[in-house]
Amino acid sequence: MRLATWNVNSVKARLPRLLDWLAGTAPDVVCLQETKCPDGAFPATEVGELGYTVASHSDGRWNGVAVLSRVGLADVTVGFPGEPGFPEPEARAISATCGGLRVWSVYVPNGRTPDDPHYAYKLAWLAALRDALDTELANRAPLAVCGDFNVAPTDDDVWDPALFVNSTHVTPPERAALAALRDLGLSDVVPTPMKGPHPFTYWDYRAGMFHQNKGMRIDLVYASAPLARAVRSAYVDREARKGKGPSDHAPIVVDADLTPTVESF
DNA sequence: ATGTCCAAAAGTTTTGGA
Repeated sequence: MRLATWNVNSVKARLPRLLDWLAGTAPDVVCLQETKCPDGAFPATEVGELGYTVASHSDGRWNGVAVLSRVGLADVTVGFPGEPGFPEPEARAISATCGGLRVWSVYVPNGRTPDDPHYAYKLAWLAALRDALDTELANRAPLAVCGDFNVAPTDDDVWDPALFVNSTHVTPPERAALAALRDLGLSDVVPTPMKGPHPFTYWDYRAGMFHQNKGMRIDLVYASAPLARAVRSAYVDREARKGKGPSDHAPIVVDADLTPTVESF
């Protein structure tokens, strides 16, 4: 099983690159975030030609998440029980069962600044996600929660921690919210960087940040125990951040040998 | 230059969000 997650920053703007990347990387299951396409506008035909079935959740101009699978796509759930809104629930979570793996694609609210109402929304959203996953994990199936969490788990996950004092993405409450997810039994599948010591997944478009490797690790794969035991390797595909017209995020690719672990449960 | 990119409103430019 090859599982991937990628914040594409508009699936429409990224479509040529997405199709090339799917053909070259050949993931079995892909979680996408920030698809930014209106309901019904997901390019399902184009990805379908590469063998993928799509489940997408959209609310128009912003947000938007999707799951692509070529190993089956069943029991699709849009959002989750108790999901907070701003003020209405947004298109930030979708889950599906793909080839025996339960997969969640999540796009956690940004938070903007710690004194902004969006920050309280972010924390409430993460707390509600924790509760929903607690219920879902009770069935002990292999599960992956993939996406843009908009939180850097440690100071090593930002290029210069000193610059992030009083900023979102690194505050203790945000990191505690991630720890609460791990306390459910989810493991952080830390990918290998292709270059440098830090597996950054996001680099701002501005000021040559990618070129200088001034990035952040805010895209995460959280794996339940049966999946974590099956993981063989994981990497950040920084090649996908290069060249003309990239997303500001790079994909994470995880290879797992799921079958024996599934049978052990 | 708070530096870029995206989508949408109303357009050949501005705005909000990240």
